[in-house]
Amino acid sequence: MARRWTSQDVAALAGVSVATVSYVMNGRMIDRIPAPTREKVLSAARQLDYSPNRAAQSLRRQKTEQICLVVDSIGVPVIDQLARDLHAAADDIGYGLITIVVGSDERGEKATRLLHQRIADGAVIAPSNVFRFREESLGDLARGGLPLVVMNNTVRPAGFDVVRAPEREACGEAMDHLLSSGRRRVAFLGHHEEVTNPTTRAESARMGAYLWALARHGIDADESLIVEGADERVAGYRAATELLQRPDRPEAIFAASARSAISAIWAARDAGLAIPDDVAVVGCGNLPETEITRPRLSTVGPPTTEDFTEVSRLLFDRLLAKERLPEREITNPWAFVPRGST
Amino acid sequence: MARRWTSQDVAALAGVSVATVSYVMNGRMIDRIPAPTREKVLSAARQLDYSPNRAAQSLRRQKTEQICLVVDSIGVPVIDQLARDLHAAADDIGYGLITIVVGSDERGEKATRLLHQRIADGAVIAPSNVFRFREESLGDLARGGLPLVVMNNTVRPAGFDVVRAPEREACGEAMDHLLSSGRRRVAFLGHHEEVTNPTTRAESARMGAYLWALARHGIDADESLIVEGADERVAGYRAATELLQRPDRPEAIFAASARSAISAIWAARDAGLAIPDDVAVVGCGNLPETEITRPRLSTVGPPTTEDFTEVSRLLFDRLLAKERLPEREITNPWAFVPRGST
DNA sequence: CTGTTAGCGCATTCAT
DNA sequence: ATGAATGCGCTAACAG
Repeated sequence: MARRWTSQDVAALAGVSVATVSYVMNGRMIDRIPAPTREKVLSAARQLDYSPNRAAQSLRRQKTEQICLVVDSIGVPVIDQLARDLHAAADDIGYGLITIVVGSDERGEKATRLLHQRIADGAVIAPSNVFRFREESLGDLARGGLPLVVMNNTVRPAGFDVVRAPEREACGEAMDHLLSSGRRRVAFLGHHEEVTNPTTRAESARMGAYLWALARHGIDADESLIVEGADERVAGYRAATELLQRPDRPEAIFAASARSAISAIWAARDAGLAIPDDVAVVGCGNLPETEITRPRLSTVGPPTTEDFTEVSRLLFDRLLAKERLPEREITNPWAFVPRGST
Repeated sequence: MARRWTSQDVAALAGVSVATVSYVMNGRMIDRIPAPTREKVLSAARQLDYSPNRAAQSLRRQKTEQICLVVDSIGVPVIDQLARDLHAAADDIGYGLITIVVGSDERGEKATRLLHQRIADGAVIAPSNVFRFREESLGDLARGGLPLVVMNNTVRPAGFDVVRAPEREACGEAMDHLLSSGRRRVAFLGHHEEVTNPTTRAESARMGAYLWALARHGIDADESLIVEGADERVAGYRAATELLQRPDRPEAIFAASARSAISAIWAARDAGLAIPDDVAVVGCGNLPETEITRPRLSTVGPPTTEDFTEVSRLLFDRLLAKERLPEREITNPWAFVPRGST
C-alpha cells in the first residue's frame, strides 16, 4: 500500500505550515489567508493528489459525517426507498450513508458493536422480520449519545425516536374484508422467520393479524395454507401455484409482502383463475407496481408509495441539535386499501 | 453528545495500563496476560459499556476494515446480488461493506473524493449507465494504493482489475435472432441516459448493439420505437402497453433490463397478445424471475443467475496481498439465452 | 507479564 | 497572516 501524502507533505511542498494547509483545505480563515498563499497550497495539494485522511479527521473532529442504516436484507423495495430518502437527506448536509446488513442474530450483535464504535454519527434501524435488537442495546446506544431512530412497532422509546406503522390493525381490516365475503380458506404467504420461528411468529404483526382474524371469525387455522419463506417473487409464485393447484384451493391469499402478492396474481392468472372471484389477493406494503397489475392489487399499507422524509427528519434533527432532544414517536398511516384484487 | 469512555477510563477502572486494555480487547498476547487481569479489564469494559473508537483504530492501524461498493442507483436486482455477495465475502474476514450511491456526475466526484480519503480499504465500482468515472481518476486511486475492481467494458486496466461482460456481442446475437425470423419492427426499452444522452448513447453496449443490428439487417431505426427511462417495472409496463396499442405495433421488444422485459410480457398478455407469435420479448440480465414468466423470458445475459464471488475474490486478493498484484481482467459469460419469449 | 511512550494525520489554540 | 505545539483514542514497540 503506497504511502499517501499527508498535510505535512503538502505543507512542505507549498512552503507553509500544516496549519495553513488545514485552513486552506477547509476554507477557514478564508479572508485572512492571502490569495497567493492559498494558491500555493491548493496547487501543492493538487500536485500530490492529496486529500485529508478521513479517519484522522473523524478522530480530531469527533464526528464521522456518516449516518448508518441497519437493514435485515438487501433488495426489499420499501427498504430501498428508505435508503434512497435517507441518502438524499444525508447528501444535502454533506453526510454519507453506510448500510449494515443484518442477516442473522449474530450479525445483529456486530451491528450494535459497530454503532458503539462510532462508525457513524447517527443511525436508523429499519423494520425487520429477522433480528430483534434487544431494547437494552438500543437504549445503551442512545444513552451513549448516538442519535437513533428505530422503526418498530413494539419497542419503547428510550432516548431514541420510534417510527410505527399500525400494521396489525390494518391487516386485521383486510382479513375482515376477506372473511366477511364468506371466504373461509385464506392462505398466508409469509416471511421465513415470521412463520417458522415461534418467538418471531408470535411477535409478527402480519401473521398475528391473520391468525387472530381467523379466530375472530371462528375459523380454525389450517397450517397447510401457511407458507413460509414466500416473501419474494419467485418463492411467492411457486407457493401460490402450488396452493392453487390443490383441489381444496384457498379462496383468498393474504401475502405478507407486496412482491409475493403480485406473484400470486400471476400464479392465479396462469392457472386460469379469475381474481377476485375465484381467488382474492391482498399484499402488504405499497409498491408502484400495485397500479399495473390486473386487477390492481389491494394492499394493506400506506395510502401512497412510502416516503421516508419524516424519518430522515427525525434523525437529522437529533444529529444537528445542540442539546439532547426529547423522544419522539411518529406513526405512518397504514390502512387496508381495496383495489381490484379483493 | 455524551463523552464516550476511552481505553484510559477502562484502564483506570481496572487498575491497569492502556496497553493491557488494548491487548485484552484485541485478544493479543493472549497467553501472556493472566486470566485475572484479563477478567478485570473485561469487567471494567463491560461496566463502562466500552468499545474502542473506530476512527482511532483506523488511524493507528492504517486500515478501516471496510470495503466500498460504488453503484449508480439502489434497487437494481443485479446490483443487489453484487452487494450481497460482496457483503458475505467481507463478512468472512471481518470487514464491513459501505455503499456509495452515485446518482449523478457530480456525485461521482464525491465518491472519488471519499475513496481518496481512504474511507475504505478497497472498492468495487459497479457497472453504471449514469456516471462515467474518468479513467484518470480511477488510475489515481489505484496508484494511490487502493485495491480497486472496476466493472466496465471499455475502461483499460491501470493498476486495478477489470470485470467485463461481452454485452454488445450477446445483444447482437439476440437481435439477429429476432430479425432473422423476419421481424422488422423491434422496439427498444432503454435506460434514461442510454437513450437520451448522446455520449452515453454512443457508449451503451445495449443501445449500440440494437442500432447496429438494425443497420446490419438493412432496417432504418424508428425513433418512435425507442423508449427512454423504461428500465424499471412500472415504466416498462407503461411503455410496452403504449407501444402495443399502436396500429403499427412492434413485432418484438428488446428491453435493456430484465425487469422491463418482464413488464413487457405482462403488458402483452394484458393486451391479449400471444408471445412470441404476436410479439417477441427479450431482456438483458438474468433474474430468477425469468423462470416463472409465461412464457419464460428469453434473455441476453449470464447463463445462470449472476454470482459475483469471482469479483469479490479479485478485490480481496488485492486487499490481502502483501505486494502489489498484477492487473487482472475477467470476463463474465454473456450470451443470448433463448427461452420461451422469442 | 505489564507499563511507558511514540506516533497515526489532522484541526485548533495560542503565540508571534 | 502564519507557525509551533497539543491532543483526539488507539496500537505496538520497547523497557523493565
